[in-house]
Amino acid sequence: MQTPTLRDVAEAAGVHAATASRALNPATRGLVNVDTARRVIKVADSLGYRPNPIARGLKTARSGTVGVVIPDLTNPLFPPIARGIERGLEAAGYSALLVNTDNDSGRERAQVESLLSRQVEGLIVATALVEHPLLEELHRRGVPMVMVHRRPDGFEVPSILPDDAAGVRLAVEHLAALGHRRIAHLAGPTTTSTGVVRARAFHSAVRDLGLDADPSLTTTCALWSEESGAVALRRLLDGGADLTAVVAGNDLIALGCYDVFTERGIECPADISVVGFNDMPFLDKLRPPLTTVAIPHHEIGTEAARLLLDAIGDPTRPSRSVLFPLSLVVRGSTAAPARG
Amino acid sequence: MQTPTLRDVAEAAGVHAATASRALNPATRGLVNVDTARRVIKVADSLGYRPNPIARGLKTARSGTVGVVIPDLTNPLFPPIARGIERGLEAAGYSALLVNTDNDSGRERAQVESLLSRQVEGLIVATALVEHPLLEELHRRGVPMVMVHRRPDGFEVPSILPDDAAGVRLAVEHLAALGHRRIAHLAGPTTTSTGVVRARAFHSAVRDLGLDADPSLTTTCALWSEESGAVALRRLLDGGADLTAVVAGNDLIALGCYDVFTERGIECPADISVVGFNDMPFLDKLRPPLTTVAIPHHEIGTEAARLLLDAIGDPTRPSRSVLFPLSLVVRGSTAAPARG
DNA sequence: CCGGCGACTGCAACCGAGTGCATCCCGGGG
DNA sequence: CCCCGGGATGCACTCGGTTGCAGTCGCCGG
Repeated sequence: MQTPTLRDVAEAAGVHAATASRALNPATRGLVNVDTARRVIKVADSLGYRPNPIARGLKTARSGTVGVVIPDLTNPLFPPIARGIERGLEAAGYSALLVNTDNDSGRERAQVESLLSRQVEGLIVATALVEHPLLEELHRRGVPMVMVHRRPDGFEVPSILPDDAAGVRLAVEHLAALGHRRIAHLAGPTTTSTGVVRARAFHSAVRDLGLDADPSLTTTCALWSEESGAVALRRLLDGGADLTAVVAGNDLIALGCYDVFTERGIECPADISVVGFNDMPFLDKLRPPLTTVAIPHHEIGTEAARLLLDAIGDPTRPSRSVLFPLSLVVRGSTAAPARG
Repeated sequence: MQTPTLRDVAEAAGVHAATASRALNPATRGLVNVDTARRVIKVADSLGYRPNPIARGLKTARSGTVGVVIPDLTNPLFPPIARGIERGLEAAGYSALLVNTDNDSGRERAQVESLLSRQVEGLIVATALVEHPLLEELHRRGVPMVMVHRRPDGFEVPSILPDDAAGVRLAVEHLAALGHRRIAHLAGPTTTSTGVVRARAFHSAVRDLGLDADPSLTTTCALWSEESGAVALRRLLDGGADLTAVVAGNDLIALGCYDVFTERGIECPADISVVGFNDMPFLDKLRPPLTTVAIPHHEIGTEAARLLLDAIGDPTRPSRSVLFPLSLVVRGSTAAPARG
């Protein structure tokens, strides 16, 4: 026999399907006699009964799934978040439907439609793109959602993001403690909120700590990539910038610095120290291992799941956002400057 | 109004719901008058009608989703496969439900049950674990499935896996062409099929090319990890093995070699060349960049999707397995040996 | 002894789409 | 002129569970 249905259970227990349904559902179990309920439950799992979520969903308009929209699963940032989300959902019996958008807004729209038509009850969106339109529309349609790593502007959505500003400050403080005074910043693209926030945090940290706040020590990368990082550092160096340390917008940009170091025979950390951001995997395998700011991706994921479940449970609940503390992972790419 | 239903469309088009259903479904469209069909279709998309897959699934027992079982999404091997799978599915209108098992067979069982209860039509299993029982049971239950990166023994399931033997041969040939004759192999654990296959391939390649087939040049790692790799290489070196190159069971093991090189002041590639396996991300950032065998993960994913769709379409079709050709990515960790 | 209340349980109508079968209508052939 | 055939469409039931409502029964108080 195929998987038994509710009616099979009911029949085997000698009750009506409706009663069996109520007995099996903890929320309605109170409506049926304790003994009957017990009997039904026993029969149910002796038969190996598993309720069919499809059928249940048809009536209740609930599917037990949420959609997770990710720009690029191969970006090492996202898998830990995805796992965190799964973990956060599973306790509530929900599961996650993951989709990739490849940062293409057409694909994103299509994927989201597909999720919605599959009756996901909510969305966790981890996009870096600055495209409001789709998100805003979904928000208006009343689709419960949570944003990860990005706060939408213009409308209220619960979001959960790393405390980038505090992270940058940790990096700068670390370098300052080592004795660095002329610290450069290779900022991420200004088209991303992260890039802007980190750059701003860098400047105020430098100012607060009384370090040399020389505008010629800052430049912006066109992309979050190694090439852009290398280009940016070359630009600084060729401009004659006098620096002993670099705070990179993220790890990839820091990796670009490594390329320039090799190119020009610069020793790291002896000549220049570098701090990255994100703590990608395998950073400890580099020569030298990269000091970086670690983001608790997994926790961010579980928290996102929690927020979404809350929003699904009570759509009127005011949107609440969470800022996650970061930590500095000190490795071999930072040391005291060689010269004063 | 919420998303329109089939009945809304039917009413708006002035026909019965059944007719609308037939008109909208390409397979049954021939049963209805061409003009009626056209009209229904026009009304449907002017209303923005999207069939509800839940309802459809209830009747047809088809959900348009397949389950993808992955041991660990944070292992960089899997995300590209997952993307490939999604790509392969989307053309057919299917989507993927991803789950992590964390290599825990209890979790795996629970996750698979959850997938099954969500009416997935098939499973793509990318597990390294050697636990037949669950898989065999599913196979008996007639659940369509495809295995990735592993061939089950004992029963017939379509599987799709990289041609490890050919990959190892490429590596050995590359080293031989550079002039190496005493090549070591740090094999992966013998508990994994991959470990065994690669080791066997290594030996036959060495023999076929007439290189020094010294058994003291081979050893086995306890795990697929850097630590195990380092331990293994130390064992070889301490045993006085005379070698000029290493073929590592995978990239992590190769990374372990790097640690030993630093430890003992060995220059790579001047003193010893190393070849990895898998082409993990960011290998090109290492010092020196690691030469490795690349696996076309994405293609493997799309192919897995295709096989599964085939199996779903025709469950009686004999199981067919695919071996994927690999390629060698030559970087800086291999060079001609310093001495003969 | 009867009315009534409350605890259980059964009935039946859904949810939204798919589908076997009956029906209807129209044209053509006998 | 009638009947037959077949294309087009509608009816009604089904998938598996949920749920409002109604009915049953036992028990208590008046």
